[in-house]
Amino acid sequence: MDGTLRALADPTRRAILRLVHDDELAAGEIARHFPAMSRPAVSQHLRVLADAGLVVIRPAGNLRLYRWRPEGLSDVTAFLAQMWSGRLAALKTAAEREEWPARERAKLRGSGEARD
Amino acid sequence: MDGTLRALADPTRRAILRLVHDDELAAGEIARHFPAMSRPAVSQHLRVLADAGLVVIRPAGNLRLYRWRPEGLSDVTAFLAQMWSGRLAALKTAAEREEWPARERAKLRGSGEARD
DNA sequence: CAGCTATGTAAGATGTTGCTTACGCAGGTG
DNA sequence: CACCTGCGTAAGCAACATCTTACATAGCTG
Repeated sequence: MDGTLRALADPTRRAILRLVHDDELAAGEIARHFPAMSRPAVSQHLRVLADAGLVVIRPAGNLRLYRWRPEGLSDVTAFLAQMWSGRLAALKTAAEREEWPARERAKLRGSGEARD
Repeated sequence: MDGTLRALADPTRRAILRLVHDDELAAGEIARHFPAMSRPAVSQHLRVLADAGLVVIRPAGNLRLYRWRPEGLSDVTAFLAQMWSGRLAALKTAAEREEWPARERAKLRGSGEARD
């Protein structure tokens, strides 16, 4: 859980994750997508992703092929689901008990214009 | 996006987020749930959460009440959705073109026992 | 207004991250 | 076997994150 979110917190690692999302790529080929940084740096990012279970490694001859591992995201997905589901429950209870003043509920609804 | 995941990467901040998930709590009351660390430390965590848009602050007299802000998670949710949706698309294309050897597809399915 | 409470901010110590260069090693190729 | 290619690891360094203690500030309360 902790390692997963820490791994995802880095933009380079998210970019790598998108790269190996559809295709299975060799480490060097992945590194070639990041000309701004050295190849060992990318290798270290790949290690973090592998430790977090977000990618799988398949050795193929001289190469090491990386592919996205969907189950690696399961705990983050679970965390989000827990957040959202609990949220609905809280809204329901609050509405039933009418614990909040009306203007508070209105403000809460109003702030949810983006995605609620 | 970046700030959100960085904010979520810390276990203390996730705990805070769960605390203010249902109730609206004052900073001091939140800090009281973390006897192992000082009150300013919690205050700084609250700042990170607020900067990431994951909580909203409502000043009430002498207090500062914190509440979870659901929309703050929207970009993370979008990231996950993009991952999963693209994943389904990739599976579909691969299955149609039969690009992978059968044992590869079996291995992929087999590793998804946790949550797929 | 004096003083108390609740809270944020500043400064600094310490651990952690993310890079670099240099090196080691496995695996294919002549 | 000698050698090249592809990759990971080690060591070192600069930047950043996370604590601490000390201090500043806003708002009640008598």
